[in-house]
Amino acid sequence: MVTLSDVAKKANVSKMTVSRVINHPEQVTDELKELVFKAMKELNYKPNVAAKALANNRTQVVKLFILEEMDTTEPYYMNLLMGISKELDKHQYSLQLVTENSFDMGISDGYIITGMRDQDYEWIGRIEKPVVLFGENRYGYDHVDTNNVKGTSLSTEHMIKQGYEHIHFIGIDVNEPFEYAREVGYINTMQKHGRVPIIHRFENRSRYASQFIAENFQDFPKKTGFVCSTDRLGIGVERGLLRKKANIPDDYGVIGFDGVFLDQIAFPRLSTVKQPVIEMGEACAKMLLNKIEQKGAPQGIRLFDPELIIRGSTDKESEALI
Amino acid sequence: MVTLSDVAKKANVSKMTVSRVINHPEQVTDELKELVFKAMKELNYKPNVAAKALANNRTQVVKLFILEEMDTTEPYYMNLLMGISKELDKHQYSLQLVTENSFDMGISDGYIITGMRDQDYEWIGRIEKPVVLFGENRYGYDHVDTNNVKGTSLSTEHMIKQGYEHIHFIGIDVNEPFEYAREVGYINTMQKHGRVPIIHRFENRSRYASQFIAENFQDFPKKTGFVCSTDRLGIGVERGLLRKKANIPDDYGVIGFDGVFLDQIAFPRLSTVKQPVIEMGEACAKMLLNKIEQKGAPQGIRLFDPELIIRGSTDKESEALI
DNA sequence: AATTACTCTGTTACCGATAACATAAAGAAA
DNA sequence: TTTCTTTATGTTATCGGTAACAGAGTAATT
Repeated sequence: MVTLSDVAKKANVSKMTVSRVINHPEQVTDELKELVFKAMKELNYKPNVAAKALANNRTQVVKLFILEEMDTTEPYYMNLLMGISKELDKHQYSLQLVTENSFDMGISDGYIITGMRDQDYEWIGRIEKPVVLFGENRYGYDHVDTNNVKGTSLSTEHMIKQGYEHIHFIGIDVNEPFEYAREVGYINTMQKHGRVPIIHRFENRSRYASQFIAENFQDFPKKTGFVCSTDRLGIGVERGLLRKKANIPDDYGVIGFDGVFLDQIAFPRLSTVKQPVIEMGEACAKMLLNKIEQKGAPQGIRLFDPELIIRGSTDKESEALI
Repeated sequence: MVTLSDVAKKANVSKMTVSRVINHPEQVTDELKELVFKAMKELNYKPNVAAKALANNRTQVVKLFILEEMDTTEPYYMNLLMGISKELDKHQYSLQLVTENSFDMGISDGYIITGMRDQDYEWIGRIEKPVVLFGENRYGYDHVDTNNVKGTSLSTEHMIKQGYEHIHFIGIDVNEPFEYAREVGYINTMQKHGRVPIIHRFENRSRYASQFIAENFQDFPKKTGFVCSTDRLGIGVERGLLRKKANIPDDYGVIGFDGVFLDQIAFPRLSTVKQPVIEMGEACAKMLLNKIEQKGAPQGIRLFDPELIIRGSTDKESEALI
């Protein structure tokens, strides 16, 4: 295995100089840097992460807490993971996944936490290591999220533009900021257009939405659109409509939220507000690594703009294209 | 931070003795072990992973390669990850995720590889570190998989028992051992019952299966069942049938394979052959850690029995229960 | 009783990096 | 020119463990 010393020997400098080239390049003259880089390349030097960690009193490990039940855990998180992992790899960090089953604070340089509920804030506040949340929160923690208000504004505007006369919101029955934000986006847009918002809320399962639509179908005249808080609910609404042999998208429109995997499975293919989950994962990791670097300095909030994806559940043309 | 030395001091022994208690307890007398354990507990000693890794010339990192396109990457993998991660945590290992986007062999103590295709065997053969595959393979690598033959045997038997007279197989159009195994389970069971197997194959997307069913609906008399190679195809078949206003499960039955997430989204809820993916992930990790421990000694094959889950797509009673 | 073998515990050196300090060389100020 | 800074590089000690060797004590063998 190639070590710092090997590189040092080859470049005719001391270990320390090589170390400096890596960590504090500004302290080394350009000539030496040149030499060292050349030696590193020729020997294909890869730093020893364990040694680095030991010397720096670090672990080079980040823990990801997913505080949601497994069967609710949508493919969503897979994308998040890929994003986080991609960024961590770049900085020679690795990952430990923590779920409710295997709950162990363990040891790491920092934490990314997602799916947090109110009751979790208590213990999270006691963590001494840097923490970054994935998802909005009202406690002032650094976090990364989608611009949820903008998301449902986009989808509501789209429904209006598509000519749906009555537009209902199908939301999730939880007390979480992201849900409120999505409702706000809908309500504001409705009011802007002088329309009356109507909100229904269910557990985030397609079945409930489907049932609701089927059972109350008589209350939904033609030209009704449904803005949903998740794709999962969106699929349920589609199914409820199909059960009643409704015509999508001509008479009824459905748009979801998330744009991860489920929208592909739906039929008709679901229009949705797509979150850039992979990039958001990367941003989470970056934010956390910065925070570690800066000894816990606050990093603020990073909101990502979602993207409107138009498909057959709201637009006839789009479905024809497939 | 509590170190070995702290424990040693408290227990009035040398560092080495403490280290031995952890790694080679058989070399230490019971009295001393007692003392050391007590000291460790009192001080709440947590070993320093980096130091351990450095001394052992290890990384305490395992890499997971997912060699499949992201948009095919089903929630499936999330479960696999949880399983792997759970087991790794126990042994103070952490994880690095590698995908086609961020392809870097990097440094680790071993590799878990999934979604491998024929073209990958070449470079995988050149890896010097221990490797364990997730999923059957014909190259003799150690691996963990579901008993696929048994899975489709179960589902085919179930279809027969439910009284479907014609039973078709909807498979994936790939040259992979797992697909063959699933087809074999179906074919054998059909022959055992003196029936003629019929197999159709598509890319693993619900749309294709749906289209096929809708377009060839006239060829499927009542009392036809569809044994599918994945839940994704199963959902497609259901949708095709519903499009034709067919009656599920009375006239037509559908059963999938995998039992991860998608079966919940389907309507009617999809009967399926459930793989114990989380446990399989744990098994993968265990196998790899053993292999690392044993300097690469072969570990063989570990097959998991899948479980038949009966729901509304093949059984009226089950749907009523929800 | 003396020699040998065996068990158990401690000492030393080292894994590969980095921070802190020391020193040499170059430039600025007197 | 001499002295004081400043800058660039090297030396030493250290992070927290573990393997290999050393040594003390006990048991077995003659």
